Amino acid sequence: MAKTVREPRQVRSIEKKNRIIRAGYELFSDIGYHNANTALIAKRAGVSTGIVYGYFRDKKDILREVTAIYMDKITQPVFELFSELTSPADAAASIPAVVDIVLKAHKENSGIHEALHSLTHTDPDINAAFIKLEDDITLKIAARLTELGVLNEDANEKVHFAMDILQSFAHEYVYDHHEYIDYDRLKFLVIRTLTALMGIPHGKPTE
Amino acid sequence: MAKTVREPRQVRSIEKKNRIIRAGYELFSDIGYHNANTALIAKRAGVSTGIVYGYFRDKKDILREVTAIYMDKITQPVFELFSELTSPADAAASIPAVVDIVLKAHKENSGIHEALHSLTHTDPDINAAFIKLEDDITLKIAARLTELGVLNEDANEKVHFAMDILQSFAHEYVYDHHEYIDYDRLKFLVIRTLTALMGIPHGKPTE
Amino acid sequence: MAKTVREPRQVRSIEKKNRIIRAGYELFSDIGYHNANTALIAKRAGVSTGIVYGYFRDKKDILREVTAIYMDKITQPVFELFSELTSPADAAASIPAVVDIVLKAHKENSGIHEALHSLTHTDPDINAAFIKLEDDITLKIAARLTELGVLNEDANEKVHFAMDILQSFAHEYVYDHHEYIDYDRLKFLVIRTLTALMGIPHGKPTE
Amino acid sequence: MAKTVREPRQVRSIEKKNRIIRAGYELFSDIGYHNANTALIAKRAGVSTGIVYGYFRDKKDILREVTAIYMDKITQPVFELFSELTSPADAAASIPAVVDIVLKAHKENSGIHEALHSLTHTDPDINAAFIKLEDDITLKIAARLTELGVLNEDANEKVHFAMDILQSFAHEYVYDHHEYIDYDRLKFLVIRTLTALMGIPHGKPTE
DNA sequence: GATGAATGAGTATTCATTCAT
DNA sequence: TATGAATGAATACTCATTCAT
Repeated sequence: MAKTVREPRQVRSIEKKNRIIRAGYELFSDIGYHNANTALIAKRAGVSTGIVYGYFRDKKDILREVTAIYMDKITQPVFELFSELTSPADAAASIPAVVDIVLKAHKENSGIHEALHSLTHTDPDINAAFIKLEDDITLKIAARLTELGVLNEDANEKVHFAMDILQSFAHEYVYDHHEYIDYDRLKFLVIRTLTALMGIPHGKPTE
Repeated sequence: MAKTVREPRQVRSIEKKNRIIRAGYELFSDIGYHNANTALIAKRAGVSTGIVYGYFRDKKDILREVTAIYMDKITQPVFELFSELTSPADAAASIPAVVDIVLKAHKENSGIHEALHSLTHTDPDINAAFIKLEDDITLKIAARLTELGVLNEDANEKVHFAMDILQSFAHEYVYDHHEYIDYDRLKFLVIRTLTALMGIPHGKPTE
Repeated sequence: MAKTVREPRQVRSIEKKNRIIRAGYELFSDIGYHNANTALIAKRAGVSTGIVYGYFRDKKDILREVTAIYMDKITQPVFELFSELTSPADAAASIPAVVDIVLKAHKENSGIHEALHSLTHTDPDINAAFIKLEDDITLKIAARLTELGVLNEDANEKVHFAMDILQSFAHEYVYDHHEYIDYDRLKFLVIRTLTALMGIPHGKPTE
Repeated sequence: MAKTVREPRQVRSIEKKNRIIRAGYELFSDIGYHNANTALIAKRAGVSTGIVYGYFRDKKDILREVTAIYMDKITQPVFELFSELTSPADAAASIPAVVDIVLKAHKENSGIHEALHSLTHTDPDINAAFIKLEDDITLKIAARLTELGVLNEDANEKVHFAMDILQSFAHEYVYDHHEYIDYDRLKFLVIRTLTALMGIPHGKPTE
């Protein structure tokens, strides 16, 4: 007898499933995946512990859905901004805005980001989700910037690299705090670097 | 009634303590800290479970020593390279070598790196160790490059940023694999960017 | 994240909680608190080890409830008898009955008494419970006997002393067995002494 | 191969064995039998953990010797006092002194007394030792008082009862502290009661 | 005799998952 | 569908005792 997980069609059921996902999101954010036990999730969602297994195969299944939501929250604002660009000049001018958007997204989702990121090593699913996230962002934006004529060579590599830089900076900005760093200066360097990156021509470093 | 942990002085004892650390290192690398239980560590080290607590206060204590070793493995080769530089030209020319060194260190310690990094969120000690690691690297290298006349302004910010870029790239290179990325091209971009970063003058991006 | 302990409202749950308490009572009686492990308690109660922690915070919590029950078993019959007294003559005549009641209570609860008593030294909670037990008995009975006009001076001291004597005798009677002692004679001495004690006037021994 | 426990004949060995016993005595007094582990005992005695098992079969064996010493400390002063009595008047007058001696012995050995007493339930050996202690005291003193003409009937019962009363009072005095008790008054009652006890004639309480 | 490192059985507690109602 | 009581496997740590040196 294969275990059956209800696919809720009733409105009330869908609402209940969402409550569980939201509870998971909040708890994972606050105390991390391992410290958030299913009883706690059910309680916060206002449902019984048993019914959780009516909507989700197991605890990891909740994590999967939470991850999907997180991924959306992160990508949407960036995609939105890029879809509004209409010229190469626009693109160049928008870099500071992109930096701010990414920074904001990190600040608002720092808890869940950390929780998910820390599972990357032990959980192949989560790892795959993060890789897919990067794929989506990179390919979409690279295509858009190529379309706009901003990039013509190494577009994927440049966008991917830019994304790495931004993530790294955002992480630094939100979590770590080194006293000897002037974060405004660092932000300036990031913007300069990203700007330059978009214009680096093809060639070997020794050239 | 303070718990006493043997500080091994005998050669055989030191050897045994090291076996336990090595077993911890390997297990944490392979399956992560949480999945590696003390019985497993003892078994892999070829000792009894009891004696583990003769050398370590608790499981976390093993982690601490493993972390220390990891930190050393990561920093030593970089410090070595920088201590050998004698001129600004040297420094510029050494960037590809630095990239290779960091890449190599990541490749060789990928498992433990991930295991430790994933504890950063939940474990303040490990988090502090990572922050300290970054502090050490940044300040030492920034001082060295200032001394050599390579950098004169925003030295800490530039070096810290460069370090972030390198880590990010190494991580990408070792763990993720995006089919659409040409990693040689990406490496070229990284080197170019680092080279440029060392020469960015003070100023605002809007200037 | 306060640990939650079910407060059972369902009849079946209450019954189950009581089964666990009873199992604890019996096991502590038979083999003492330290030798009675939670698995054994669960097994004797016919439940899983896990559910024990659904009803009790920890092992000590079971002990607490067992102690409370023991205290009740000991005090109730004594209080009952004293509440039925109506005259000083009644009180004097009831002394043999009191002795028999205390003896009976000790016989029936000898195991748990010893188990609990042996924890008095190392466990402040249990110690406090025993002290409170003595307080309750002494103060209530002293008040009653004063009210009846049996005692008018040093009431607390006399009652407390009487209680000590009775406990001591009951202990002797139940646990120890010295061949050279005629326990009927000893019982006679105890009764005589208690009777006299109730009539000792104020004064110094040298008077 | 029967396990061999060395019976030390050398002066140095005897001295070492005594150091272990003393260490056990102190530790059992301070933190109780169960909290005093063999490593701690060896450390305090200034010997290795291994050699402890050269002189004692097991941990309980140390306890046995510690108990013997305790028994001596308790009985000696009482025996001494009684051996000095020469007349019935002497005996009557000495009651306050006996009370003080017992009180003093309890005060000075309260730690070990509690530690040993709490083992009475779970450890038959200790229990037997306590019973034997009572036997010795009762029989010796009863014989002496009969010899002196102080007691002629129910001597064993009377002395045993007196001993119980004294122990009970000493325990009360040293460990418990009830605010509502005037301990000087209680002491007076004890002395009065003991004095009376020595003179109670044979008979039934109903007579 | 003496050392102290090594052994390994023993135990309270948690929590994802199931199931009787 | 829903409940929440029940399950039981899993795990860090202690300590009396042994044994190689």
